[in-house]
Amino acid sequence: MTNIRDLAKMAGVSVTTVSRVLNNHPYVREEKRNKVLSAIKESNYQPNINAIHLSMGKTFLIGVVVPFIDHPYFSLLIKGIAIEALENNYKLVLFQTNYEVVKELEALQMLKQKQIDALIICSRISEWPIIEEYLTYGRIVLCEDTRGRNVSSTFVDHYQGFLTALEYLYEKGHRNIGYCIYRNSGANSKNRALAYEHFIEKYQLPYHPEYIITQCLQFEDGEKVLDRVQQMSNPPSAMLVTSDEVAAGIVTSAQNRNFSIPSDLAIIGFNNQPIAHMMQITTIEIPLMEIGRKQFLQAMNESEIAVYQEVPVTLIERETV
Amino acid sequence: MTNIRDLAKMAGVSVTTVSRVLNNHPYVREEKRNKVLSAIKESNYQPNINAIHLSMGKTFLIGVVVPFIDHPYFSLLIKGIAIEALENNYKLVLFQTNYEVVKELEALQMLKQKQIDALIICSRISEWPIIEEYLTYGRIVLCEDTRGRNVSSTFVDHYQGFLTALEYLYEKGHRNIGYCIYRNSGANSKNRALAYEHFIEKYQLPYHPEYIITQCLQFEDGEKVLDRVQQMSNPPSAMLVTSDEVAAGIVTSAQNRNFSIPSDLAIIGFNNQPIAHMMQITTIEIPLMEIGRKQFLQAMNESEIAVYQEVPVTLIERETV
DNA sequence: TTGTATGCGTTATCAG
DNA sequence: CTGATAACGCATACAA
Repeated sequence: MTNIRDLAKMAGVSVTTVSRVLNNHPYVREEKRNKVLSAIKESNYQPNINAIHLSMGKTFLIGVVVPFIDHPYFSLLIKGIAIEALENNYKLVLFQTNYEVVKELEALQMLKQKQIDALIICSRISEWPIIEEYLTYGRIVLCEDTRGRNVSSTFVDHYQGFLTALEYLYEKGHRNIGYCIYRNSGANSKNRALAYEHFIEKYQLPYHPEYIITQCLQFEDGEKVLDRVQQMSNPPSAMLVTSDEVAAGIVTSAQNRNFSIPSDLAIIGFNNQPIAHMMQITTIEIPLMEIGRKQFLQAMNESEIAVYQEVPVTLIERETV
Repeated sequence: MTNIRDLAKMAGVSVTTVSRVLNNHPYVREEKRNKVLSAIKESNYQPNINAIHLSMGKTFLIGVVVPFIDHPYFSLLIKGIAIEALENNYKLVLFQTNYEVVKELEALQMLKQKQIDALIICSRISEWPIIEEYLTYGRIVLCEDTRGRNVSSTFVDHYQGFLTALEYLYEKGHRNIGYCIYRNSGANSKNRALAYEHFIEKYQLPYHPEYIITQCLQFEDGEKVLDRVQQMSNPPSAMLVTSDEVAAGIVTSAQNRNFSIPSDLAIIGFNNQPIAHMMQITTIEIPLMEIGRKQFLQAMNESEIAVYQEVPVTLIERETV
């Protein structure tokens, strides 16, 4: 493999000059530039990435932390990040945490060791002090509202999203509304819970703790939800379901057991995944790919001050309400 | 950041010795080894990956080519690869091709430029001569039967898988059997087509070209399939559906239009994804995560001779036949 | 506008 | 067993 030293010899210039034309720096006489250019062509030169990385002190690697790589929600996010990364000559390092803190720490550790230039955490588990400690080692981008903290983020206004959905259901006459979610400890989940509380308070509705069902992540969890609902003596008439996957599972399960959606139970999904369109599930659209792209761009941003990007959500009316 | 030179000074030894203990090389007096070890602890030393990469001439990066990052089939494969990669200190570079040859060439190009150490192509588009040309630059691992060629692969016996499914349907009395698939140009698709032909020949069944429906990839494509089937004057009584996603779409669509599965149309899906379990879809199980892991291990294998790993498939009887 | 010299942090060679 | 020292390939401060 030829290197810049070889090129320099071939073109009769110094390595510096070669480096300059390679990186489009100014101050190179056109004539020499051309000589270098043709030497590059002739030799089929390929720069050595590792050398560049060492010299620049950067890895051009970006870490991406997700709980589950193969969940549609996160794979869409990853897709957005990957597209933007490739365009910017960055590569991805995928971390799947299964929501185990240690796994997230491994990623953080890699940031500290400069094994990655930045870290995108799509669903945070660690406490804030931990995140802030590692912030000194490199950029971290989150997927939740971080305003007030010096961490960039692209996030959805989950409070507003939830409220929109709840109000919509209220308008449609629903008074017993529940929701299912994966975990209730995350920042986004807390915003949703808050919206739910405020909503209940606003309309003076009774609070049924059993209306909140956790651990709902995948299609097959829909069945579990329906089990629970059917066992209740006073079941909700409507539910927000924080993933279209789960919503689809509920709809499917319902069909299997002659339970009618929306008359027995109205449903609003989240994300507007293809499956929601297909099954005519009313949903709150979240532009995941776009969020992924934005997150990557934020991770690249060299500036010291954090940037907060809020992306809007939209209610898409279909047939499950 | 302290480096090995600093460590050397702290421990009162040479950098070579430090390097030796760092890499567990023999021939280091226990006493010196301990000194180095404690220097490492004391300084919170973290090796510089870029320097290691440059020095070793390796990137510890592995490319993964998939047509669609967010398709369950490929995201499961990716998951398997990612898990094994992380365990071996390798990072992933994801390439999404959308089945465009240029995109695959970009990945191949990165192999040539030594920007990645190896490349796993989960669904090949380029012709063999191209692949073989790039093989000289680094290891390439495929996901199709490559026996007879000097390329490692982990693959499913799609011929047998298809045949198993077809024979099962035949036993159940079906004589008009079709199938849907994404593209018919891939190596795996060709094996499936071959099995189909042999099956038809064996039982002297009529060949209906319209029974073969292509471009079926996602959940929502199930609807299209059903449209087509319902428009046929002489529709098939059963179909193989090469992705549980699509099969699920068909089942869902069928429910929407009072079309009965399996009495109007029997269905066998592929992969045994969670959705198949949930919707009680009879399917051919393909252990995707395991395939991903095996692929990674093959990509690591330094040996010159190719390794071929065939993974078995299993028919899982459920309720769509 | 150009070139020299140095640094980046390791690993590997080879002489002791 | 140990340690100089030379790669590895590139970027860049500084000098000219």
